[in-house]
Amino acid sequence: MLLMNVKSLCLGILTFGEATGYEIKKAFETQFSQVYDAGFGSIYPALNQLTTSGYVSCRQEQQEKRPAKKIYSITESGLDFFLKELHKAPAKDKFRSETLTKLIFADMLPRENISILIDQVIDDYNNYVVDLSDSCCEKQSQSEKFLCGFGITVRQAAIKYMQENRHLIESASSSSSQQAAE
Amino acid sequence: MLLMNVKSLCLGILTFGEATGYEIKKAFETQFSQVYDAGFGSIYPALNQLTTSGYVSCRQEQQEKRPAKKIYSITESGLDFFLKELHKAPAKDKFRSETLTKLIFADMLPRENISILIDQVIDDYNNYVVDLSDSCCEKQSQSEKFLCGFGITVRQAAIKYMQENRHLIESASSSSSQQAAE
DNA sequence: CGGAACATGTAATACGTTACATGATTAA
DNA sequence: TTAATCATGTAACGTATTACATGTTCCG
Repeated sequence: MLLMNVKSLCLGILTFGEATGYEIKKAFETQFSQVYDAGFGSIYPALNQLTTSGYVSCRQEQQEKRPAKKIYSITESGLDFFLKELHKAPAKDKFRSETLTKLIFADMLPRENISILIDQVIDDYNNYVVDLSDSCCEKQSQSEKFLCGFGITVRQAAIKYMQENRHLIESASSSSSQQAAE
Repeated sequence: MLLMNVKSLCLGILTFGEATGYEIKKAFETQFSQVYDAGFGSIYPALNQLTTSGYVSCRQEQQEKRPAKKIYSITESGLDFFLKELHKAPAKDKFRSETLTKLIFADMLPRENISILIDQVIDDYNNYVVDLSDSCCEKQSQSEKFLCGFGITVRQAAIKYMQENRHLIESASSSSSQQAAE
């Protein structure tokens, strides 16, 4: 099992303290948003499997007019397992960009389309930087601040590069593609 | 279907000209290495499915003492499909780093371990930059150069950030974790 | 003689997404 | 009244990875 999957990360989140599936989802949306995102459809099954493996234990708390809360805690063997994962050599970093992938085929797209595409990525990145900058201040741990700063820095560099080099692909796109595109 | 999957990308590669599965694999390793990687176990089934869908056609070339080459070409309907994919709004960019993910749990790792981890990512990034810089010169199309430069710039920014900020997490890691880790 | 490159494929497995299903509470 | 938040889950599907299976040629 890799570190970067729902199960391991649920376990990791539980090292910070007990939590429900719902709360774990929120952790994915905040602390872990930069490196992972998981939906309920991944989290709940993961927690069930972790329970079966004995890596987490589950205590139920009845609530009126709501489904009972299932509060999960990491067990000793769960912590053990997680630490072993943490000591394994990490896989290489991967950057996946659909936009950049599309731009490889820039010759097949009309000029205008390319410009819109680039405008949008820049915009996305800008928004991302703004969001991170806001949340960064609230972060308590050093490692979270480090991660936050990383995300900001890298995206700012990406924005700058795109602004300075977009002409390379914006000028090159041929008009002959429009017939095929339409 | 998304743009960023084996099938669409095989189709995309075939817009550059006919190719065998083996050659497509090489295209993934070179031109597309930054944005995707696919093994034979993904490519061959993909090509079969694309053939069934009528998006590619296949011509066989007998060879002595080797399995017959299957040379694939994109069909009209395949090109049509690909262009439609190309015109869809792209998904948001994702950056996945196991190392950064691990570093969120820096408090649970011994100081030394963290330093090694950071040294290794920086090293990986440096190697990546070197490889890209070499291959960049050979690139013919503008869009490939753009992508290449992007990869270099972003990684250089990442390296710089890590060098300047690693102390944030290197100093914070507690020694109390060592007992649990061992 | 060993390893890389050429050449294709299948089967089992792992992993995650999406849609579906249910239903109360609270704030705008 | 409408959307968001709280709260859990299943089933179907899409997608990719890994290991297995086979065999030749060429270079060092």
